Amino acid sequence: MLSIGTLAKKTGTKVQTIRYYEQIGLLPEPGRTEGGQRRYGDAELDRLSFVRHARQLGFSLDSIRELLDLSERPDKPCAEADAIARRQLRQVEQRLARLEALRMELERMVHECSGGQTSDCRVLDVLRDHSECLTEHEEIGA
Amino acid sequence: MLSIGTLAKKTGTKVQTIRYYEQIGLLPEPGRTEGGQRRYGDAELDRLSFVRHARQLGFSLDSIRELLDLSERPDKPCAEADAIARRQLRQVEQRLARLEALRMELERMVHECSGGQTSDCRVLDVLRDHSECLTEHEEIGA
DNA sequence: TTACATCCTCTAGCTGCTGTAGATTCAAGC
DNA sequence: GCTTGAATCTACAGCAGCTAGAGGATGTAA
Repeated sequence: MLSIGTLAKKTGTKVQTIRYYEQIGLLPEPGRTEGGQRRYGDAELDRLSFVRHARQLGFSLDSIRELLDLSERPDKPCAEADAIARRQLRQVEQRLARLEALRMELERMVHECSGGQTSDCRVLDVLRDHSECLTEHEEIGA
Repeated sequence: MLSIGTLAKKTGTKVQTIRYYEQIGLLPEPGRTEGGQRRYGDAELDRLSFVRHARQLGFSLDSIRELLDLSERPDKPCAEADAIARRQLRQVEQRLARLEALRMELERMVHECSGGQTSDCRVLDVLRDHSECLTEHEEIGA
């Protein structure tokens, strides 16, 4: 039986994060010692590893919830899990495209900067005037 | 003089977001009508456009605060603004690299999925077992 | 004047955690 | 058995960067 701290180390998770996952129902309530401390077995270790790995791949907690449900029904067709992964892939591809546009714009800003005074800083110019941009990059965020 | 709604439309910002920016000190408190409604002039329009554009390029609100300060001191050397932009560029490049690794992993998961039953779903397999991954992708998030 | 769109303040919520405070429990060494 | 110090407990607050809603006041056009 593992303490929460040991489980945390084994999965590369913070202790508080494990308690948070329990709180939102992503992990089941574990058994407790007489004194009230959580004790975990292998099933919980596997489940938390799954969650962490999916998080590293950028899945949202909601998607992970779905994937966990699916992984507990081995008889179901795989199409749903596949659809979730494809959705995630599409999101990642969109973010990549947006980020690439941002990268180009930032690189241009930085390269055009002559290193003079703020009054003719290209960085500030471009920020002031969107029409100087080559790309659209309308979306904010990651 | 513009109402907050008109300013919002012109800059592609939500009304609440403008009030939020004012609250955190990113925009100055504007003048008001007798009845207490906000009224904006061209200076505020420019400033908000600057903020929105920088947000679209992924700058944090803190970075934007710095950039705004700099843009109000035309005599200062441009190096600081340049440094902020370079920092942002580096962050974008790092995120791009991480995302590209994720994209490859997701693509592999999805392509290996045979469309059978959940019990032999490659998507779920890979999530269960990190050792199946080709890349490391240790970092979570954007 | 009368609608009704827009505005006001205030508060709470979102995602996915992270950090703190103050009290309790566990495990190892003596 | 006792002490000590690390680990754990609960509860709550906070982060970024907004977004949404309630409940009421204001502005404007017909």
